[in-house]
Amino acid sequence: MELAKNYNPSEVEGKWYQYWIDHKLFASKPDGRESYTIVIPPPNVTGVLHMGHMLNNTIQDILIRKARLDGKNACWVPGTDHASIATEAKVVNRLAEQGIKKRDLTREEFLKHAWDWTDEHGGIILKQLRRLGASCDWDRTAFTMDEKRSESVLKVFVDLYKKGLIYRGLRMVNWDPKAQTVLSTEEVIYRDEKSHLYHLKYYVADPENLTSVGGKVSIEELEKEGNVIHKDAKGYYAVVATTRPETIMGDTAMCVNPKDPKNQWLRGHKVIVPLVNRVIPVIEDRYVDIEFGTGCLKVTPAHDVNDYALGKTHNLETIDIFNPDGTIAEAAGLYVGQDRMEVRKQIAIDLQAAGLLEKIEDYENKVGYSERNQDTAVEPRLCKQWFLSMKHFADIALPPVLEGKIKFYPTKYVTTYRNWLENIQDWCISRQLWWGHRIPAYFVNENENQNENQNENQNENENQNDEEKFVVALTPEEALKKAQEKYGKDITMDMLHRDEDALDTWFSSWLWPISLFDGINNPGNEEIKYYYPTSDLVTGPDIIFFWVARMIMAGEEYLKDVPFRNVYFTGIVRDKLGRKMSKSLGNSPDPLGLIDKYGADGVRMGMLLSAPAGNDILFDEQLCQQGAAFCNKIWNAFRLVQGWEVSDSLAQPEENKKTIAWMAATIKTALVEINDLYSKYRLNEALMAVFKLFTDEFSGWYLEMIKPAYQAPIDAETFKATLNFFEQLMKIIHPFMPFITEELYQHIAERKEGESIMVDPLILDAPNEADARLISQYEEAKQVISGVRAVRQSKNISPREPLTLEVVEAADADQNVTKCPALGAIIKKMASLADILYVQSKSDGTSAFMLGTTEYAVQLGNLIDTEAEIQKMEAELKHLQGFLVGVQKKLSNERFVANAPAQVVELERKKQSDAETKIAALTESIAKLKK
RNA sequence: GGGCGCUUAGCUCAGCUGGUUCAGAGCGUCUGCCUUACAAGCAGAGGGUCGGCGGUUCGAAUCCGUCAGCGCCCACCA
Repeated sequence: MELAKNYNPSEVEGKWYQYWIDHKLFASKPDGRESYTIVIPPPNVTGVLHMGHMLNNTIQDILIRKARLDGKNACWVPGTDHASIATEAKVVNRLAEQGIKKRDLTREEFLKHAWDWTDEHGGIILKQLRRLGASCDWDRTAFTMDEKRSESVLKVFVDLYKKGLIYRGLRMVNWDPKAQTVLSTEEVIYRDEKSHLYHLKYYVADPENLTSVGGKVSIEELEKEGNVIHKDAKGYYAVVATTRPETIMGDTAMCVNPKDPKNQWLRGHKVIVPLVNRVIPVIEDRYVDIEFGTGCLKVTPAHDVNDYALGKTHNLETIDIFNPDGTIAEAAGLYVGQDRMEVRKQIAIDLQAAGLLEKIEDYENKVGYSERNQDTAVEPRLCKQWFLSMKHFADIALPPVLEGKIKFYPTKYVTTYRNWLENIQDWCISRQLWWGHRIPAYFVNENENQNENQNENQNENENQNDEEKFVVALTPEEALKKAQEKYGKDITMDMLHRDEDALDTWFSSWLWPISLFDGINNPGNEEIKYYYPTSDLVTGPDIIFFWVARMIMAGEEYLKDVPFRNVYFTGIVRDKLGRKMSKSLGNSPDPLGLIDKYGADGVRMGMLLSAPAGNDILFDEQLCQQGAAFCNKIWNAFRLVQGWEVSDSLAQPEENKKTIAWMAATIKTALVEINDLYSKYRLNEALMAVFKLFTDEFSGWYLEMIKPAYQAPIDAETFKATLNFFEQLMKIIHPFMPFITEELYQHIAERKEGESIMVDPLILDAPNEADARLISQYEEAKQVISGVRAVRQSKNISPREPLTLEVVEAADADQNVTKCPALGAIIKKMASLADILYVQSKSDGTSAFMLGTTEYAVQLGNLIDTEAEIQKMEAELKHLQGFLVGVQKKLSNERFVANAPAQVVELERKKQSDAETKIAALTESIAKLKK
């Protein structure tokens, strides 16, 4: 069959993917083989493929395909994540476009829209992965909110509540005013932001008493003792520096450090909140930093974590001045209904006008944003939520990683992991969202009129229901039973109301390696026993806390074993200038467009070439081009072999026999190296080794060595061996480039329907000493060939012009490669030599080069430029002499000879004698040329 | 403010517990070839005082200290 001159991926890729699917070659069932399992980091169900996914899934596919070729039962389980907050936000936005507000819908109506959206967009990303060649067991495709996974989540919630590890508590939490839900501490990302430090005047409410404190009689006396007292026409005042002037309506105290000499005069007094005109006490706490600003701190217990703690210690009133959407609440009294960020600007103006603003300084501070919604600042907010207490989980999740039961690649993340676990905070697991797993908790409402929806009254509810009554149960029936046991027989179903909130997305993701094999609902089943622990996890370091750590926790809690053995952390995909890929920069290529352009194999290679293990990858489209070029190279190498006329009657030449032995040794040796690189997850280096094996050793040397003369046939033995090598090489390349390798595998021999390279293991013997000798012999031969070629190049002699090579006989002349008949023939062929002569001293008109201590001279007749030859040799001589001096200096150093290992000293001696030999030869040659 | 990591050819990176002929790879660059598999190719060449300084050692890209620059993570100083 005639093959096209160039490889065309589009004609090949779809065909083989369908073939693999049709023959269920990705499917895995438990059997007697060793299992190799990867669970996919589930992408957002409504997401689309981006470059990060491309990298991540390419790596997973390589590992899975490699395991298959190693004869393991490889299982890659795909699925998607419901991505609670992200998906809900998308649905809310879409509804908003249609003029529908979420609050106008019932929970059921909203969920209907969300499911519609999911059905419409869900799984697109998984379809896209197929283009990449991802060999997932698609029959196992799961969704974090499908029936089995949901059931698992609820069971775990009930179980952990029963164990006392889940509790409900009133805490200062992070509130996202846009999504209107709480977030976990991990979901808040802090950014440096240029802002302002507003210096506000808090007038002393009782100025007449100032001098009475501590028996001091005058302001002067106070100042003498170090007090810094501010006064203007309106009276005495303290200065408070704040970045958030809009929160003054919630101030319930001012705080100074009792040790602060500047502010002694304020102790025991009261001050007036500017604009608000509320009188608040001055409290004292060592927490306040004397050096910061004026040392006076405004205390707003409802809106700052530290202030909340102060409020608790000092029994302060808490005034919540924000509505859930970030607008100012009734309780503030001022600016009601306006957005807090607007108020910040306005209040500065108003304070200024009222003479209450001393100054505004530029200031840089950290502001927290929602990880999912990076344009809205997160607010600290006091509310009642569900928490998972983490101490226990940290205790069980730390040892496996520290003890190496789970290995991280790169290892540096072990430190990150440990630091986090050692300073862990409880995990806020409830979210004020509908899209997600609804919390299986039931509140007992004794008065019917309690509202169903979360709304602005929530704050009041929270403050009231300190003694809320609830039970946790899988079903309403169970809940009723529990409620009756706990709160009395007269409780009825009507009085039970299920918690409106949903669980954090990660509360389902952390079960993923277990729930995929139904290990929660159906403990000890065949699949969980076979596939768990999974082998490798491939993910980004950004979710080490969100996901990796928590999976380890869940694994240890529910299966008393790790969820995976190795974690490979990929880097972030950046553009070639090192910038993060983003829509706004427009530097993120469309993955499918790339595949159209370069083929999946080309793109996979391009991704990997730029991805040193553990580093960020600087993606350059040009590398995909390189990948595509490699495919073309493979394709054409096959075209060459396939086009040969094979002769059964032709005897196999000795040199082919030897070259075949060398190629076999080379492949075996390379495979050892490649396997080693795989085991260290240095996949880009493995690919590079594969690339060089095929391009240099096989195509550049082997094929050229055995290639028959133009239109001459090849002997059957050599042909067969070559096809065999080709097949081996296809298997070695296959994990990286699945499509082209399958295509050629099918061409190499007649295959039965359903046969595939994917499942045809490659197992080779380890290379032995004879292999190593063969390889070094060929290395030497290659150097001779290259040496001759270099001479040609420098003299502008055509590659085909036959030349004669002289080998200057040295002491070990018998060992010279050219004397081996087979290698001699190969060198002649590859270097286009007419003859190889052995001489005692080289003849006139030659250009020489040295390999080791042997001198090779190419006869050039009158093409020789004696002057240039002399110059070249003298340069080398000078270099050698310098080198010799260095070695001699080393050897004459007694301490070196005495202290260095014998081996090393021996080596130096060899260097010395070799250098001396070479110098002698060169000197002689130069002398001869000069004559 | 703590912690971790990085700095080696024009670019991206290897170089393990210090010593295998003055440091390697891929890409890029330069030169020569449309050689009958591939110009998406072949052959050849050039290119680095291993961030600076100091130390340990017979010997340092490799170990220690220090300085500088870059990056990441964590942390409630308003």
